[in-house]
Amino acid sequence: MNGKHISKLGLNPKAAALALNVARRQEDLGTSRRDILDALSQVKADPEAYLESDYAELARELLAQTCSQVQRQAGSALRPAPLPYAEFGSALIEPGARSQMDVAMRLPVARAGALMPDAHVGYGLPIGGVLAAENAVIPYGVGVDIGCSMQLSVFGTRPEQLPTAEALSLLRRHTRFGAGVGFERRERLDHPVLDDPAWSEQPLLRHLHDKAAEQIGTSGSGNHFVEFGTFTLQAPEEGLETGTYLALLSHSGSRGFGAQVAGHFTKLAEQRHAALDPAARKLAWLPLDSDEGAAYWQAMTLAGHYALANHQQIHARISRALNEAPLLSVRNSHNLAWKEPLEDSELIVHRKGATPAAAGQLGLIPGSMADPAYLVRGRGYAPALASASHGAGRQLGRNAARAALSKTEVADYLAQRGVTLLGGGIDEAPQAYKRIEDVMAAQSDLVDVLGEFMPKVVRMDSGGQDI
DNA sequence: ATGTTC
Repeated sequence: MNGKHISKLGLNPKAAALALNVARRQEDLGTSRRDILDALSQVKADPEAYLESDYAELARELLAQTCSQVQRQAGSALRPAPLPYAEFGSALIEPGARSQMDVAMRLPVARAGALMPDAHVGYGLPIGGVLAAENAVIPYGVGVDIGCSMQLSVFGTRPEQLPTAEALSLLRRHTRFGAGVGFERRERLDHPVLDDPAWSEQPLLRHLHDKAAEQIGTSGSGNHFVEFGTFTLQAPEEGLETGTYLALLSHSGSRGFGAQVAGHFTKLAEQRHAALDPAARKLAWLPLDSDEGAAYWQAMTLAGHYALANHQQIHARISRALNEAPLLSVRNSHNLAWKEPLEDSELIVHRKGATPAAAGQLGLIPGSMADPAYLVRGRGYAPALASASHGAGRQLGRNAARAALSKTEVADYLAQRGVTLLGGGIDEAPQAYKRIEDVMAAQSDLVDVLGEFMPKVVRMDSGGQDI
């Protein structure tokens, strides 16, 4: 009797090992191979009937496995109806995003949620979705670009002191864009985040360290940008006088590193939740007190720090080239999960395309390549789980935008607003986004607007179609 | 979002 005979029974490794043990014992006692295999099949079919037999050990294990499977299945069952949640700017929110949020609020681990006015359909949790879960972290509740974030630097110079040609040249020389793109070896800058001990604590992170070192200080494709613009304060704020300033605004994330972390743990979560309702497959979670959940949390946290370091380098390069230190620097992550005290316990608050907006917290909400971005201060509005939108939100999908908009229309829009664009596809056209003014009006309980940034010279990835 | 998805 050997493993080959046993493997035909279709047992998992632990049960198969027990089956092999008992089979060998029976063989030694003179039972025929055929009788042993018949007995094993019957034990598998009805373990309860064999709890007092020679096959008891295997029967107990099979029974335990069945129970934990049933338990897992029960633990994965969706609630019959979604928990209630608030949405802001209902007229701006497409039904698909609401349906996705409804599914998220049916998860057994869900405790609270909210939908921001820039909401649109994404994988799993909608973009603009906020979800508080108990002892569970959902990789697709954070999203693919873990730690995607904004940073603003306000300089003491007046905007007209930087001519457009010079701004373009600075962006060309000191920023890099696109999938797979890193800095040339001799141009790379070091950063303490690359020495974080976490890199050596998981094989996946060890493997991704070199890529992260190559790509730090760069921006990706899609909606990532670095832009010079005019920052206006109507009243003194954060140590700055009323007035108009030259400023730099960036939108970037954790690049290939974060994307690979997201992919790895999303797959793992889906495998752990084979019994999950297909409607919620992309919302598969990892228990925070499991090894996998803890590993995701560590990797996610590192990707969040890395993304902020990324912005820091973008701004440091430009700041150095301008020979000017910023008067004010503000940044925030908008794709991440946080541990926050809520409903008398600590919950895992996922913000996927949502700006943290605790009372007093500063944040940045961009409109589009040719619309204003806003410096905001959170109001800690509880029904919104102390969050706000992370931008205007798409009103046209990428394909719809490419089909509906012409290069001329986009060029006209930019010309009217005096915006110069380097790179940027039709799918990122201002007309593909909701009106940021409408989105801001829908979240006046969530944030106060402190200042307005108007883009002037914008760099994005070229994508397939340059305007 | 990412360099091409076991």
